[in-house]
Amino acid sequence: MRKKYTIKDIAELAGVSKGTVDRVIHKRGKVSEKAFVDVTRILEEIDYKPNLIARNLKNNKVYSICVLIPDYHLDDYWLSCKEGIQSVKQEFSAFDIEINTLLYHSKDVNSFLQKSNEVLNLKPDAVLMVPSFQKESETIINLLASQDIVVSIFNNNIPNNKIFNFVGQDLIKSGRIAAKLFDLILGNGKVAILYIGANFKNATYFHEKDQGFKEYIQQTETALSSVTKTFSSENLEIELIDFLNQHPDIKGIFVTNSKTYMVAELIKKHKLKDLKLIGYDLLEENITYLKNNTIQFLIHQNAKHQIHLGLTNLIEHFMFGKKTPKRNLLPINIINSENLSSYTQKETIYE
Amino acid sequence: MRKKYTIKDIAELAGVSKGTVDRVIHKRGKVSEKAFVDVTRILEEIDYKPNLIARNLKNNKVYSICVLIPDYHLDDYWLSCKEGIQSVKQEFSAFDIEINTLLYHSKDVNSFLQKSNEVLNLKPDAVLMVPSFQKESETIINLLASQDIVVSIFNNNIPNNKIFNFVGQDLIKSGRIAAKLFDLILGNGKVAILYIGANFKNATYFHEKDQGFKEYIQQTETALSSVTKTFSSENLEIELIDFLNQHPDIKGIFVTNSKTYMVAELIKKHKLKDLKLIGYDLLEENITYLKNNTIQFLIHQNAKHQIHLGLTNLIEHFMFGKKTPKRNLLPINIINSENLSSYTQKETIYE
DNA sequence: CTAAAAAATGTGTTCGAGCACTTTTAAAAA
DNA sequence: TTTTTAAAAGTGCTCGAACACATTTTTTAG
Repeated sequence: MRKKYTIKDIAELAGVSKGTVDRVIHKRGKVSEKAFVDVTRILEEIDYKPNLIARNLKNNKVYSICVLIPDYHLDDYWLSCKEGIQSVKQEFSAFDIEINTLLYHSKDVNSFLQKSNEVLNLKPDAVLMVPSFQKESETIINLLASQDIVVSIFNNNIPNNKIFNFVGQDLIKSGRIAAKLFDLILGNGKVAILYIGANFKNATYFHEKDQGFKEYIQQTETALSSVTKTFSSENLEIELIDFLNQHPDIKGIFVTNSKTYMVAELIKKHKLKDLKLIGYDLLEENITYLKNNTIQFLIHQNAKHQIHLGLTNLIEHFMFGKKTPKRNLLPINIINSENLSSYTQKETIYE
Repeated sequence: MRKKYTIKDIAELAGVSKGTVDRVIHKRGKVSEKAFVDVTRILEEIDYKPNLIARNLKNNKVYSICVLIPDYHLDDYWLSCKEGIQSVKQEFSAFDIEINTLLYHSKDVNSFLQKSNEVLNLKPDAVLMVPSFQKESETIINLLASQDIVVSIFNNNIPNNKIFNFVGQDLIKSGRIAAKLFDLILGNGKVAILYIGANFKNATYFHEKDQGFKEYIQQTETALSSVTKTFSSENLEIELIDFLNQHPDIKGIFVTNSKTYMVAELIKKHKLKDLKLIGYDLLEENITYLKNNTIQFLIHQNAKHQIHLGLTNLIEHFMFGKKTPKRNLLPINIINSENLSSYTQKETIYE
């Protein structure tokens, strides 16, 4: 049985007091060179790991974390974040953690700035945010960092070396995966890559997925081809039907965000039977169309998992001094009607 | 800021001493009815959660866990378990956890029984095992339970109410998923459901996956059909080629275990170009054939994740008294050449 | 009504790390 | 050599829960 060494053990081994060991460990100085060398040698020899439980017992501070994300009342995609936060709260309910959630309007820069300011006023120990607006996010992140507030981001990445941790998916790969799936189920033919929503220039994810899709076509021997198009959600029906009429060779549609159900609805309505559809995220509406085979595959971005990991990374950093990677790239889950339930079922079959 | 109540706080609120509060919390008796009611009311009112850190500091016992699994030197499928154990050890290196791994020969009952006895002699606090042999496993589980050793299992389930926790996948669903994938990429035609190895009667997973596949065919309007066949690994080449010659209408092969690469090898060798292949697990050899498109999909059983979750469930139960579900059914991951890397990459890009 | 027994309640120590504080030792100045 | 000062080392308290043990209160028996 491997013995667990304590500071006291080390002190005895080195023939000094635990105070000296403590000073060596924390490099507080006021230690003779001999003592420093002796203690350091022993620390290395036994591979000393401090008892994090005892350490944390002493530092019994309430850690506060702010979560800054798009309002999930306005876009169902963010709804799963609510669950994610809830499950983290539950998981760490026995610890002194305080999580405040602030919601901004994902299309409104001013709302984002306003909520960011609220975060600043709350002076939390850490912030986990979705940096929807690149430029403004950078400003906020720098401001937070200057106040020694740890900042993590998730969902989409922005380059900034002050960011503690990023959780998300590789979106170029994500696009490639969609292409591969079309390749497998179509074999050949044209696929329309769609963006649905307002202001596609802000939606960096769209460009990356589009790029990934095309990359696959170029780099493999596939007989697939693609055409990229953006639509507003308001006029989708007229514009899309018109577009499809102009491109009768389109055999598949790749919707680059969670609005996939809007296209599925039209496929059903206009009886476009031979159109294969692949999109994103397990929204209720998407799931319905997945189950009735209007959608062939959904790619699961798992916002719940993302926010969960982002939060646990922060908490375990504060509570246990655990090392955290700069980036967590999550697996890209392929979902069809059959493995869907294995992702959505609750894990809580206690007895 | 939500205040964290301690036993001392509760004692003051109830007008008793912390000893009395302690007796109420742990139902140690020797408390007057009045005190019991008062303290219980306050505990409920403030939703008292004990500080697990402090609790664990006191109970500074080294918890020992035995892992009893098939020898990963003999079957690559179990290799990822080694990594899983390693990562748990790393994750909890600052805590007093001792994990002993015992490997048995997965085809040899006597080896299983022998190693089980070794586990009994080690008198651990808990055991996490793969119950390869149903009857013998039951005996061992009962024996362990009678000595107050907590037993969890993973990979395959066996019915026994003494089991603390099971981690695995729903194998019937797993078979359905394979059927769905063939449905999407083939549209119609016959699929051969294969078992490769010795003694398929012991391999309950095979029957469940087979059942799931057939269930899908029956319950949906698919034009797929299936034929089930078992092979020994030794004579696979002769027998399989012979079998395929007898069934020229077979357009897909579903290998129900990680031996998928053996079929892929034959497909390559005999240039059976139009045969679609779906199998299990991310072994090196399978990955090679997935990347060169001989295998269309792999279903990821994620033994590493399974053993990881099984172990953390046990540890967090012991260390933090965390509630654990009776069953953890893990998501069934669909892997193709494109999303593969998102599952296999290491999460350790520290900076 | 008192003594003994039983029940109820209170007190104080432990766990390991961290840090403030005190004491000891060594070096420098008088 | 003695005094002063700084450096080095040691001591002891804290965190919250758990539990052994001590003390007080209540009940029961004589």
